[in-house]
Amino acid sequence: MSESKYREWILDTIDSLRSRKARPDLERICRMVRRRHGSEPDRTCAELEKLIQEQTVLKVNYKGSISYRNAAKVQRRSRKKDDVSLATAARRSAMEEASHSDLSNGDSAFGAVDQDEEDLEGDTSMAMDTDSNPDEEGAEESRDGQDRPSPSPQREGASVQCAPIRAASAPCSPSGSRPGSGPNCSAGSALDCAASQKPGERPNSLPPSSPAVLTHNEWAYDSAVSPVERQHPGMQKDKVELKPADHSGTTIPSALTNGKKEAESREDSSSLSSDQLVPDSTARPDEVRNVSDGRLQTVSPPPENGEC
DNA sequence: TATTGCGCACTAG
DNA sequence: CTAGTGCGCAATA
Repeated sequence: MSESKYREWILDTIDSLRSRKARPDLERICRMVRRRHGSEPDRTCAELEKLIQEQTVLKVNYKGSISYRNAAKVQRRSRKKDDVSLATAARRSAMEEASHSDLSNGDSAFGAVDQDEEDLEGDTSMAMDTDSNPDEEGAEESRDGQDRPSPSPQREGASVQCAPIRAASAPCSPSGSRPGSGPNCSAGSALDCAASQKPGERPNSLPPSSPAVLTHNEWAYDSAVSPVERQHPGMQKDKVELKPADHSGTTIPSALTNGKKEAESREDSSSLSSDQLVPDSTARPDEVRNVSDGRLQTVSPPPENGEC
């Protein structure tokens, strides 16, 4: 129930910001949601992450900064394919389930959007890399040092993410506009951390070969895929905590990035996000199982008990 | 003060 | 060329 509300709010907020010609970044979104609906930035952040995973909201790197887009509106002009119906169908089911189950409320908005979202979902990945730019590297350099400390917490998935991110909140960032409110700080930090972290990782391990891919990789992929893998706090927790640098610096970039990159390059192009998981699974057999099963439920399974 | 509105430049197609 | 995006400033509550 709350989820649908948040979805609506966030989507609406993004839309508003876009109308204002303001960058729909996490900070603004959280701020506006709180202003208008009184929800905690923290919570908003969590919900937003969730939406990203569901691909209801797209996270993109634009000009070196993170932006959020309404999947229903994003770049349909560049590519609209009918074949999406195929790949879309699968995701669509998931979406509908998620939406309907929660949306008993009757989000008419969603009903309408739902159709569009299908297409976008497939394109989602593309949208990101399209926007991504090499600039980030430059921008990120400054924060690179700071982000490092909070390597893994990034997006443990909507479910757990709150805690980890919060912890990392110390180095807050460039925007640093956090007023100093308790809750605010958490959210702000989270935002910044999330934002800063991704870019930070890239340059480290990844050569300028394909910044776009990387960007998209980290987010689009992480959002969609990683969460699934990482979803298991118990399993990954150890590695993550023990060797954060390792996983971020080596595991992802070397193995996942490369492998996925290629796969996604062609497969993704076809808007087969489902397939994306396959290649990924190769790297992590264990997770494969989860992915396969959970794929449809990607949305729901994440134990986002709403704890955050 | 924070939030909103909008001109303008920029980029991708 | 069009369409989308976001900075930066000014206007507003």
